[in-house]
Formats: sequence, structure tokens, C-alpha cells
Amino acid sequence: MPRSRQPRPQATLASIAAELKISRTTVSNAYNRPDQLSAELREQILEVAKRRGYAGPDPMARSLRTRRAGAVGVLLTEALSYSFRDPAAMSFLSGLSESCEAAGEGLLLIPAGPDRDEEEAAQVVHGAAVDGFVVYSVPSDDPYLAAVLERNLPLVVCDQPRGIASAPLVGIDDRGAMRGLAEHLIGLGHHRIGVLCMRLGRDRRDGVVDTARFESDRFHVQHERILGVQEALRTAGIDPASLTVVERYAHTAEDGASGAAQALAADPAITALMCTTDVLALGALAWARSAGLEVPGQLSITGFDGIGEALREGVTTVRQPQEEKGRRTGALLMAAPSHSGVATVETLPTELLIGQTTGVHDETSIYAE
Amino acid sequence: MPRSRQPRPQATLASIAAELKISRTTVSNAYNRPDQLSAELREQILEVAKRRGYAGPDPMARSLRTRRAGAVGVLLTEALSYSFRDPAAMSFLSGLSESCEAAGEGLLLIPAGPDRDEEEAAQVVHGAAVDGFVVYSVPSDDPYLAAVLERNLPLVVCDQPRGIASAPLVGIDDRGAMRGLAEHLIGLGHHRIGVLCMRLGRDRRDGVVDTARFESDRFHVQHERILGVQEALRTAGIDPASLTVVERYAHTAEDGASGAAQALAADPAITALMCTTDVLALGALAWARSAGLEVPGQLSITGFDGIGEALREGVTTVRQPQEEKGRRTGALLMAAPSHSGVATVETLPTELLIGQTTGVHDETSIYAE
DNA sequence: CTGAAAGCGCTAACAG
DNA sequence: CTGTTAGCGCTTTCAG
Repeated sequence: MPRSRQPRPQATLASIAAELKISRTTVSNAYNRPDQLSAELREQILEVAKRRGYAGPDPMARSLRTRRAGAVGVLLTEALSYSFRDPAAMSFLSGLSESCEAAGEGLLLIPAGPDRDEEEAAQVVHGAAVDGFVVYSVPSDDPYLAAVLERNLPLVVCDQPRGIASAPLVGIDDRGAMRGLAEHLIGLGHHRIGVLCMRLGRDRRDGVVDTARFESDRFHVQHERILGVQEALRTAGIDPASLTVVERYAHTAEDGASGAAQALAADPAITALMCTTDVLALGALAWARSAGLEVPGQLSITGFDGIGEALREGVTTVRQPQEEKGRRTGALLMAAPSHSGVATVETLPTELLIGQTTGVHDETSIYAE
Repeated sequence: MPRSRQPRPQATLASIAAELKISRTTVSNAYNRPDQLSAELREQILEVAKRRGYAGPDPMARSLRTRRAGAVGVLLTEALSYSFRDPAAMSFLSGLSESCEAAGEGLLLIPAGPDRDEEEAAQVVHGAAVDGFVVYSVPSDDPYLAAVLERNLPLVVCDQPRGIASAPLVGIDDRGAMRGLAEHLIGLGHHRIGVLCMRLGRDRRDGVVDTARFESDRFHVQHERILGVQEALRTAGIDPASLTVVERYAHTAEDGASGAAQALAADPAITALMCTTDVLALGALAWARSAGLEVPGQLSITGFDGIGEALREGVTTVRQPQEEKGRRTGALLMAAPSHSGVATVETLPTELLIGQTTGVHDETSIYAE
């Protein structure tokens, strides 16, 4: 921002008071405690203020004095420009904004670009004038998160990371929900399943996931969802090691498409591809169609989240209450921090939605191809 | 936010300085001008700070001193919770965040709920600690806008309102783009056209738009788009008065559906429905299908914006560069305010996209029904 | 209902 | 490289 244009805050509380030959307190009261002065004096003050172009007490000065910023800092998974393209993240923000709007708190989105080093990350976060933070689905080793923790302000986490003792958490049962989806597929006769997931670490590592990569995972949500599939397989007597997992860094439909292609190239026997998000599933679906694969005839595809477009497309998925997660997260932040020792964990319910992208796997169809 | 939890900012610049028996300036320099002190002293300071849980200079105090907030205020068309559901608005924010992220400025979304009176609106805006404002597509009589103007900070407007002398504007040629779309339809043989637009005023007034309502319009963009259609009609020798315009307050697919139904009920002779946004068009499309109307066989439908889903659905529409609009808006704000007297107006190019929702209107088909 | 006093925590000259 | 001196603009006791 240009530093120009504010050569001299044309008017201040003091200058208004001076012009009226009254004390600053009185002018302050005109804005903050209308009941502390006569209505007519207040009128008079407001009029002078308007004439002088004074828009009320300076927010920064007031914040310094009251120790209240009037905004909550929001740390999202990705750089802002990417986040705004993520429907699930936007639903979360929508819910969060409801809580905050009601409390008159603004949302200060932290400009968390990926190309900032640790020190710069700390600076951005340490410099945010906020009363508290909301952290939405970031990896456990996120440098911005570390900086947020240092601020020692009220904090609520949504989804991940887990295990921050001082912060309440709002999330869902990722493992259970994904298990349910896998059981649905297994019930349809699928036993050769593939998984297409989002990045498992902060580094770009598109490709087939090996054990080491899986274990080193910093993204609790992705990890749990994959575990859910493995559990279902194990329960059904299928070797979880047969599971092909492909990872994509970018969370876009394009990567969903290329990821799907890679998964089926890595294991052509796959009859069902489970995507850990709807965005990826939508991309996978597009790829399958363009590749001439019938869905669900030749390939079943599942998503996760329940974003609008996936529902309209009839994708079999899990709906999670994103807006409600946002609302609850906000509510917990507005509430006084729990002094009950351990922070609460709120697990919201999810819903399995069977659409038209999953169907029975007919053994014979393999040979029929 | 709970005012608790900050009983005493555990440490301050001064207290750190005291502990080390050095001056506050030096500690300040350790954070702001690392080159102004020896590396080892800096190390020492940072170490003590870390031990005392000091996360660096207090943002509010610093802002007061430097007269810089490190954030830009964003005023959107709707309440935040609605805005987050508007894909076009999100694309704009995505672009804007790129500019801001690069400049290290955060985005402070103003909690602009519709159920706040003028005074409350002013308070929210006057209390925002920002270095400037971005106003995205708000009506000319928006109370929050009035409050923004009073702040007398750098300001850039996107889309609407037009005519704020002090603010640069970024937008498109709404009228021309819509005229192009209408000409396309007329070229296909349509002469009975309907328009489904977003709200034309701050009050809810769902229904058929009469002249008075149209004239009183506070939403420049909607107004221009409708004018574009009228121009095309006039040029083609069709009486613009034959144009049925239906208005919807909420910008949702549901309202697109009900609006489409109402338009066709109001004038059953309509063969082409022009929606002023893709979201409405998507809803109209869904309605048409559910009503058993063939698109474009029996009804042509157009949208506006070029949001992802509309493109994937093959909607005939106008693509406008939302992200670029955001980027330019941010860039103009970061740049020093133009002292060139009149503020600039940047008109970005749009692109007509012919999809599969528009087709020739076969005269005979009317009788064939 | 109004005023005087006392900082909130920090940075920006300017000297040393 | 370090310290001293002055506030930034406001709110908040506490007396009148």
C-alpha cells in the first residue's frame, strides 16, 4: 500500500475536541458510550466530525488501547489464490463467516504463500492484528502453523492437524466414513481398489505412494481416509498391500484426471477408484469418460466431501457438513477458551451418498473386455 | 472474542530490553532492521524472546506507530456467507489475493451482513484496520459503501458502482457483451426473448420487472446487461418493450429455476432465456430439463460469467476474466493513488462462448408442439 | 454529564 | 552499532 495519501489523518479525536473546546473523553464517549453525554452535544460532535472528514476513532489506536482487533485470523491449507478455488474450503469459510459476522468479527485471511521461508511465514503471522486464529486443514509441519502457535492467542483447529493440546478441534471421522465407502464397494463385488489422494506431504511428490511415504504423512485427514480403506479391505479378507495409492500435489480436476490415469496404469486390474476428495473424483470421472471407460460399468469412482457439483453429477461420495464445521469452529473460538485442561474434540456426523458412479463389479466383465 | 486469555501480554519489547539491559530500540531493530545490530546480539535477543514467549512486536502497537495495517478491506456484494457460495466472486478474490499475497497484505473481509442498520454498517467499516479498500460489485446505495467512502483511504472499485470520481474502476463492457449474446440468439432466429436477472435493488422484489423498477436500478451491471439486450433487439427491428424481464433477489440455482419458470409463465412465447449470470442459467437449465423442455430444441438458454461448472455444462455464455479483474484491482490499489485528476477506468475484454444451450429457433416448432 | 491524567506497545529520528 | 527522546491516537479510571 502506498504510504502516501495519509499525510496527516486530517482529524483526530483530540482535534475535534479542541475545535469544540471540550475534552477528548467526551468526544470518545460520543462514539463509544452515547449514553454518557447529552444527545445534542453528541449531535454537535458528530456534525463537526463529519465536516472535518473524521470517520470515528482510529481503529489501530483503539485496538492498541482496548487490546482487541475485531478480526480473527484464518490460516488455510493453501495459498489464498488456490483456496478460493476449493469448494469445500469455501463452504467452510461460509459457515465460519456466519459465526464471525454475528459477532461482528471480520475475517483476516493470512497470505500464506508456499514460497515464503520460515522466517517470512512467522513475520506474516506475527504481524496479523487478530484476536484469535482459525486453522483449517493444514499439515502438522506447516511453518505458518508454528508461527500461529507462538502467538499464544485463542485458537481452534478444523480437521488437521490433530493433537494440538491447547486447541479445540472440529472434524469428522475420516477413517470411518471412508471405510463405509469402501465397504459399499466391496459389497458390490470390487476387490481390486485404487486410491487417489491429495498430497501427503508439503513437498510435491506426484506418483504412486510407497510405504515410507504413507508412514511419513503429515496430513492426518488423507492418512485416515486411506487407513479406512485398508481397514475395510482387511475386514473383507483382502490384502491391504494390494492397494494402489496415487498421490497428487495440486487439488484440481486436472490432477484428478492424470492421477486416475496413473492409478489405472499402475494397476490395470483396478475396478474401483476411490478419490479422497470430490474435486479429484470429478477429474477422474472426466478422464474415464474421455478414455472411453464406462462409469460405473467398467470403473466405479467415489469422491469425498459432498460439494455441489459432485452431488449434481451423481458421484457416490461422503457428505461432510462443511458449513457446520465452519460455524462450530467459529463458535468455539468466540467462546472463552476451555480451561477444562484438555481441549475438546468435536466430531461431526457424515453421510454416505450412493450415486451413479458406483456399480456392481461383474467378474465376467473382465474377460468380456 | 473472549477478552480473557490476554491478561498481560506476557512480554513486551520493553521487558525483553530490560531483561537484557539494553534499549528498546535495539530490540526493535532485532526484528525490523537486522542489519542494525550484531548478529550475536540479535541471536541473544531472539533467544530471550523465544524463552519468554514473545512473538515479536505487537501488531496493533506497530500499526499505530507506522500507520500501516498490513491488510486491505474487502467489501463484497453480499453477506460473507453468501459470497462464499458465488463462484464468480471467489474467482475475483482469488485474483485479488494474488496481488495482495505478493505485497504481503492480508485480506480483511468486512462482515457486511444485510441486517445491520446504517449506523452499525458504518461502525463495522470505520473500525476496520486496513490500508485501503476494495469494493466488489455493490449497489450504488450500499450503506457499507458510504462508510468506506468516509474513511478516505485508497479505494478501488470492481464492476460497480460506477462514477465514484475518487476511485479507479476495473470492469468489463457489460452492455456490449450482453448485446453480443443477444445478437447470437437473434441470428439463430429468436425474436421472443426473456431475461432473468439478479436483484435490481437492495430490496427483495422477486418477479416481473416493470419500467419503474428498471429505471430505479442501483445495480449498474444488471442494468447494462439488460440494456445490451434491448439494444440488440432494437437494432434487429424488434420492439424492446416485448422483452420480459424477471428479477430474483437470491443469486442461487434454485432462484434460477423458479425465475425461469416465472419468465415462461409470464410470456409463454419466449424461445430464448437470457440469464445475467451462469449461476442463474444453471438453475434455469435444471428447471427446463425437469419441466421436460428440450434445450436448445425448445428453449435456448444463455448465461454470463464463464464459471467452471457452466463451461463444463456447455452453457452458451460470456466469459469474463474474473481472476484478472481481481489481480488488476489489487494492483491498482497497491499502486499509488492516481493524482491525475480523474480516476482510471480499466475495461477488460470478454469472450463470447457458444455452447450447446443455444440453437436455431425453428418457426415451425412452435406449431409442432 | 465532563475533564485531567496516565499510559497501551511500539518506532523514528537523532546523537553518540 | 546502541541509546535517548517523543510521541502515534485512543480509552479509561477517577474526581469533580
